Amino acid sequence: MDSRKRKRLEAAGWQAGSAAEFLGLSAAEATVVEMRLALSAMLRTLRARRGITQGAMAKQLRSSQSRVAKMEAGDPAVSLELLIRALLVIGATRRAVVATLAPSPRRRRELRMAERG
Amino acid sequence: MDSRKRKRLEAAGWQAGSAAEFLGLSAAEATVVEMRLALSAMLRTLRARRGITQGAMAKQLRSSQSRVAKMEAGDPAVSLELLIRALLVIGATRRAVVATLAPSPRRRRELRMAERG
DNA sequence: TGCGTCTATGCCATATCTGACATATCCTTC
DNA sequence: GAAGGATATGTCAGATATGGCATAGACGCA
Repeated sequence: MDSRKRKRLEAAGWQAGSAAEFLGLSAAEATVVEMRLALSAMLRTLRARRGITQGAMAKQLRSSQSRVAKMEAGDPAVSLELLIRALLVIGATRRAVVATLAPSPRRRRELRMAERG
Repeated sequence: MDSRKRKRLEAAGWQAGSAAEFLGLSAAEATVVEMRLALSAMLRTLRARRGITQGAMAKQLRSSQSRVAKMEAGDPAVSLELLIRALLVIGATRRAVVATLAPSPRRRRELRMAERG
């Protein structure tokens, strides 16, 4: 299995809530995956709100429809950088992008629980 | 957002000291550069606080001393992703990393001024 | 001064990311 | 269920990022 596909599986596994350790993801890597997924969800939401197609958005970004689809899918073959640039280009504020990167309420709860043991 | 306000915001984006316009950077790209620089500064600060060398840090990251130097230099050849991973690996909290990505107080002031016109 | 340690810079082979294209799948609407 | 638009998936060549290495500079100390 090539490494790209393996990474996609790992991403999917994490998304589904599987244990990061089992998949060999470090805490740092897992956090990056979470961030990627949060950004991609935001991208999809924002595009929907704007009422434009992936193709139209791709044009704004000087990218392609397929890449936009991958961005929204949280594909590991899309960098955080591209996701952030895309969000900013379609009008998200820096503040909103940053807020998206913060741990989700759900995640914050989990961390609190873990701290208490 | 009306177009006058937008233009004022854009104008503020290129205020004093920003080489972005000169270099032909879009607002989105300029923001990404700001983020990269903020992360690299944080990395240097945190490493200093830990009192470890670039070489030691590189080992933790399974990277090389030269790459750590580039990270801390804000070199464009270093991705946001690597910077974020690095910070998390050496012990920065996700919350702290995210806070670093937010506009600086100085930058927030500029944006506020621009909004008022 | 010379020596050791840390950091900066340049280079390279390889790995990963990118836009673009082709094609497949999903959803309406008729 | 055919047609058409939107979205998803696969692939590829070229661009960019990466780790590693070599080496140069910076700084302190004997």
